[in-house]
Amino acid sequence: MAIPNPAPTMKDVAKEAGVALGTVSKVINGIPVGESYRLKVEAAIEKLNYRVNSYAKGLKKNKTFIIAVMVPNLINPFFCKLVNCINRSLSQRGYRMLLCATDYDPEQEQAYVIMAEQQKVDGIICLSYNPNLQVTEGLPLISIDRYFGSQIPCVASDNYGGGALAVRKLVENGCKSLAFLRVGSKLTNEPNKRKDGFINACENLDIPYVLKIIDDGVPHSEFWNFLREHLHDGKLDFDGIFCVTDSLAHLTRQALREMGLRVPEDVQIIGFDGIRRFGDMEYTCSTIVQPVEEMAEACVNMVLDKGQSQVPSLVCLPVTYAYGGTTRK
Amino acid sequence: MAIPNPAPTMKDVAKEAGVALGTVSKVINGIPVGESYRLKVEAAIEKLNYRVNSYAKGLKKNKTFIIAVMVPNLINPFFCKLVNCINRSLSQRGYRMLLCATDYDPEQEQAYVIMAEQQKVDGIICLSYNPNLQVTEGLPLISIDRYFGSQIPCVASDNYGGGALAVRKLVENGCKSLAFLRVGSKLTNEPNKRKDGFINACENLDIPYVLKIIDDGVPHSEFWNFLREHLHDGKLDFDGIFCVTDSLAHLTRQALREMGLRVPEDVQIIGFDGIRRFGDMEYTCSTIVQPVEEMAEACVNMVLDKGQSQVPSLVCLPVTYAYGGTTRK
DNA sequence: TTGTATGCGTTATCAT
DNA sequence: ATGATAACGCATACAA
Repeated sequence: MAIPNPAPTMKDVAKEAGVALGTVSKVINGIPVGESYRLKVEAAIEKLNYRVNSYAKGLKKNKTFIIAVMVPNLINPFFCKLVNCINRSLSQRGYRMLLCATDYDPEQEQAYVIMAEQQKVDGIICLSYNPNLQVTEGLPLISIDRYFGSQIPCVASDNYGGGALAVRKLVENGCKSLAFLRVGSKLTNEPNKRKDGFINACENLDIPYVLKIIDDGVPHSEFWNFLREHLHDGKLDFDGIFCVTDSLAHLTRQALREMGLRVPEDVQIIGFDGIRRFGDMEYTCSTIVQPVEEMAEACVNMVLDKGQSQVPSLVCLPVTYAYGGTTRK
Repeated sequence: MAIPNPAPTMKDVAKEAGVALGTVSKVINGIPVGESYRLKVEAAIEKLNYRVNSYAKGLKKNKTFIIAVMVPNLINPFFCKLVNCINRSLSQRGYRMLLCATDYDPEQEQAYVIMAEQQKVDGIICLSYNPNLQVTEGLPLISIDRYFGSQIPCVASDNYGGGALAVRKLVENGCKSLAFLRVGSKLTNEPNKRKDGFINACENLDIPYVLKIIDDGVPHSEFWNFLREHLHDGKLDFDGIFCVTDSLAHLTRQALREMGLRVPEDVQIIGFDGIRRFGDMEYTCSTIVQPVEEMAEACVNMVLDKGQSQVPSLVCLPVTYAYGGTTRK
């Protein structure tokens, strides 16, 4: 034989079983056929180790059971957890996942969308930093954390509520004065509402606060400078810090430690995301936990439903507080 | 119109451009055609926003540019980093990745292989815990960390050398007596060689050692018991510990801390994997770093090459030592 | 209930 | 160089 292993086709199965092509197709798709026929076909499938060619099927049915999932990378533990949960949800529904890591590059994001269109995936779930992503109408697309407009459903956690919750927890634990620390994209995305929730809660509770926001690319030493400016006689001007992510909280904690300040005795810190050590151990800091599993479920439900039923344009899911050693409780 | 958005086909493009179907195909595939034709076709493609249907193409060419990647989950940071690197390598070569998370379940692993066969992927890269995985011959498969036999190439880091390196580093840092701690699968996989390397180095250097190995499912309190047994008058019988993973090193460090022992002053610890905080910050402990990027490259090269050239049956890549706070240096 | 024929969107082989 | 046409493997409407 010249060709080593020409994968068997339905035609081969039909010949092997001594039945017609259509009959094989029916057996495979669970359409009732005569018992004796079914057995013969099943035996032939087993014998030849036949596998449906999903490309021929996809071509025919215009449905592929594949969803493209786009995230910046699989280094950040939050993205990992998100992808892990999305994968599970898709898997439970018989869907598969085409993974796209964009490295925060708008060009790559756009290229992946085009790829997904060619690939004829059944939908896209994306966490994009490209403010003007072009997508063909008709291809279901769900966005995470970024609102593109009423036509593109967005799933996010309750960032605003989370910001406020952090303030409440810090105040409950005795803080009298707070700081807000943020680093990252200045795109108007959902996570930026963490700041708004923070400010609103501080003002409602009559708590003095200070904000420090640095953009991407600025060195983290900026935070050190900020902290040092607010350090007088070995004491900070504030006794509680809300960091916009857990990783920033981690950096802040290290900086404070080097400055001789104790966490949580002198300063308390609350982060955001709910990252655990090694993915599933203790929280890395006291934190506002994003409901990742629920977010994944929501994305998957919506991307599969889209086109059938009307879907909301923004879904915000509730966050919770978790103790992780950087607060008094 | 009843149908909302019937994606344009090559036929539509041909009609729009006023040329024949074959000409369009040639333009798309970069086969030379007359300049004026090419321009007309390109204009039509642009106008209709035409995208090649990869299913029709895959059906025709029997090649899909998709590789299935199978790992237990995307919670464990090591798996995440691995998938991240594999994705990048594939992407650079114009391939896409179908992600399969198996949750350590042999049945799911087998199901995913069958799925991959149907999907007509061009190959599989898998980190499997199923000792007797069935794969159709002819479908290129590369295994990570687990040797299935000479027919299935396996990529791993130099686990044996890593175990020995850990011993050398501990001894260089003044350790006189060592312990080896392991938890996990008792399958005969590559990572189990870490123990062999450890033992061999200890015997070569004439260092006394003790082993503690617990299997999956046994509660971690077993380690506590082990450590307590070896604690006499506030001192351990050994002053250096090699843990088989960084996460185990983390647990051990916590346990020692609660027992009033200082790391690294009283006991030094070296882990394995090279996990960093939040994916890209400091190492979580002093550790033997796996060359994840090189492993990913090797897998991708081999899975794409397979069938063309002869590939080795086992590739071991060199590990390095990194300081991470749990050793004196 | 079973078999036959047509078409899905491409590529490739052939005349032109 | 360009255009018509036959496959690729499957599902399905239709005929038997």
